[in-house]
Amino acid sequence: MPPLHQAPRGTRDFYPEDMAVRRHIEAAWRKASIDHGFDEVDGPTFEHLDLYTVKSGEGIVNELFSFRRAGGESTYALRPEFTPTLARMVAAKGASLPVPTKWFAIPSFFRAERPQRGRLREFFQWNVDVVGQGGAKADAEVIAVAVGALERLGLGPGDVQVRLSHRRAVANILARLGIAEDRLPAAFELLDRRDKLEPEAFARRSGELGLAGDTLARFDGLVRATVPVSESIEGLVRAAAIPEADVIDLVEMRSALEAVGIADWCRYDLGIVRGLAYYTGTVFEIHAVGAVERAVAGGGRYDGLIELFGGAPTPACGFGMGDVVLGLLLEERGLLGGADGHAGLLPRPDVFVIAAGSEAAEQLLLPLVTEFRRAGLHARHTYRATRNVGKLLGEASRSRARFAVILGQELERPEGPQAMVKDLLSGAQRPVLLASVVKEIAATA
RNA sequence: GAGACCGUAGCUCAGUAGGCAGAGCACCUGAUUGUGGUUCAGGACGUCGCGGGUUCGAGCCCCGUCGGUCUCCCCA
Repeated sequence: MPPLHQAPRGTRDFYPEDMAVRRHIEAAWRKASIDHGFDEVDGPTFEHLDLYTVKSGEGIVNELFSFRRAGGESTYALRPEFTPTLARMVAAKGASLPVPTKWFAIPSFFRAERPQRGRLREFFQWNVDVVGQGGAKADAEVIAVAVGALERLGLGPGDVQVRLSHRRAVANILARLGIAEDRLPAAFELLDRRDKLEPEAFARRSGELGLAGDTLARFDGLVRATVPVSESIEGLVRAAAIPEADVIDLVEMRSALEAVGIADWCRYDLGIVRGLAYYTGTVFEIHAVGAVERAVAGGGRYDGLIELFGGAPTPACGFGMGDVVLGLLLEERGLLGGADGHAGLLPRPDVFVIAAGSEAAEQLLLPLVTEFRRAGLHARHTYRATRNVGKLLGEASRSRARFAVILGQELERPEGPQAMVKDLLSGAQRPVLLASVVKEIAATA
């Protein structure tokens, strides 16, 4: 026998129950997107390699699966993210797109990283973007879609939290504290690593940026404090002697978030900056409350990016949410199926048809199943030939079907052939004329 | 890319000093000639991740390799 093959490192096989989980998550993403007025798009699974070096530089190449066709000239890469494709698609359509353009996608992505918890080499990620529209309302709209999907999956403000900040507000504060403009990127990077650094290391690196003494204390206090959006961010910055005007963008976000009813999911957190250089305004991450897990989602405003890919200057805002971390969170909270486990997410048959032994019953089995299917019902049947109705009903029960239809003795009734219809929830059963079984079950199921 | 731990039945795992590879659950059959998750009896189930080495003998020790988990790097 040839040896068994293994799936490549960091990839997953989706057996039926895994697939049911994946579809469950995707369905929530898709439903939330569509309800919020977004249209679904997709692009190729691989792109020209240089599409990815435009934004991220040559360093990105090590993180990609790239390849060249045998004998070919072009180098391609499996897509590691959607934004370059989106920017390319937007730039290609130019001014013919509506304003705003609201798109979402649920593609698979590939990254040549070492897999670890919450992080694989192939994964699915929901991307939602509003293109062509600036302002706090668009930012809040994008966050509301993310929250809508999480809510649909059974999570609440007690489970997950949107941590919200704003690049411009943080830049204003940093400038106010005396950080030179050319040091801003380094300051953002330091902020992003805040939680990973020891306090001493954080203080030392802050010092390298020109912060010391009282200024450092103000900086430290600001980036470590978080405030519910419903409370006063103005108070927080005033306490650090920062003019309220510096954080006007965050103040505007409050009313936008309140208007779409998700303010109670959100906290201001000035330590959230996102590592990426291209964010220009609102930035946010969604985290499980009290978990050390990596972010469930992250995104923000990137007004310069479409232009970077050759389009007209276009404001845009979006986020990505991966299936891996989200799946871990839902699993941990018991939100992936009830008592049946993941099997609870599989489609339930409307009817399970069994033939109890006789030749006549077996002859009728497939035609009846076919009739059920033509009526639009999810019908399954036994493949076994036995008179043991107990076994067959056990099979019907394990299939989680709503009804069992037994073809057997009742076919011989003088008033005409009948089937026994059993309600598998209540256990009640009654004979029904064979000719009207499909109609009756279709009316109930 | 660097380091640590792990890999035994479909699943969860035990396996002592190197000496016949085990348990529970799940599965199949029967008790039960037509009534479902219970009970009882029986049954099937293994390249011990893979390859090599040491040994009279390896699930166990050694080397390598593949995969998983975790930390670092990175995180679009």
